[in-house]
Amino acid sequence: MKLATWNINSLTVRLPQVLEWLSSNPVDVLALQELKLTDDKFPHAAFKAAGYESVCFGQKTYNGVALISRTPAQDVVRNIPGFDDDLARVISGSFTLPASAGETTPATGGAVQTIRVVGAYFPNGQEPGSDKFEYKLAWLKGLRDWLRAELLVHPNLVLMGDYNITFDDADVWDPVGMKDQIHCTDEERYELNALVALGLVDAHRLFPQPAKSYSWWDYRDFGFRRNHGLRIDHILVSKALQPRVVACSIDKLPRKNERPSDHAPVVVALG
DNA sequence: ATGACTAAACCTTTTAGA
Repeated sequence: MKLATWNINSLTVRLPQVLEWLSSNPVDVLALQELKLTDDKFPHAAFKAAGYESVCFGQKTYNGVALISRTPAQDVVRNIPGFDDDLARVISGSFTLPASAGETTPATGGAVQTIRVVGAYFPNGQEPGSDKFEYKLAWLKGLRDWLRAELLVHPNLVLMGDYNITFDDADVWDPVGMKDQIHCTDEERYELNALVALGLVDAHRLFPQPAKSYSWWDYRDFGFRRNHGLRIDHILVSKALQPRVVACSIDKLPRKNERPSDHAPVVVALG
């Protein structure tokens, strides 16, 4: 089973690239961020024609998230219950999890397991000290409080999306120049680690990865060509799922397209 | 360099992204 996340920076512009990517990368669930369109404009039919179900939570101009999947999402929830938010940033759904190889023990009794997928577009935060930064920290706290309870209900949980936070200097092309800047502040990293402390693990770092692995590159100044990037798109899996994670990678190929998103997809494989 | 590039909307200029 494969899951992926991709901030596509306008689905209106990037739909052909998403469909092309899916045809080469037939994942089971793809979480999209920054749709930048309203629900009435969401191209359900185009995904259906490609063999995918879709649920969306759109918004005009900004934000907007969706889950694209082989089987229909169940028990879909939009945004963070308990955290009042005007912006469309989170969409969650449950999917059937195939039994792993050799898993025929009475423990599962052959029963179908489900996996809870939370797709999220974390706030950017703009600048430390700004109102948007305070909103980011409040949002992160709201997410954490909600996820703590969610993990009790859904032990098989994946939180993936555009986090807009780096874990540490290894995720930053210029850690000196970006010290204490947005995506790199102690406050943001505290919240990211607090999410991990709920019982999640960064799938990327479970495996050897190329040096200077990033998921976003600035459009300006030949950012991609010079690998001036940040790793801010993450897939965190719950402890219960961790033994099943067999691979995690960033697919830089779509960033080489003619009109690319500034983000690359991140893919995780579960055995 | 309060810059660069991209997308959307209040569209020849501003807002936001990261």
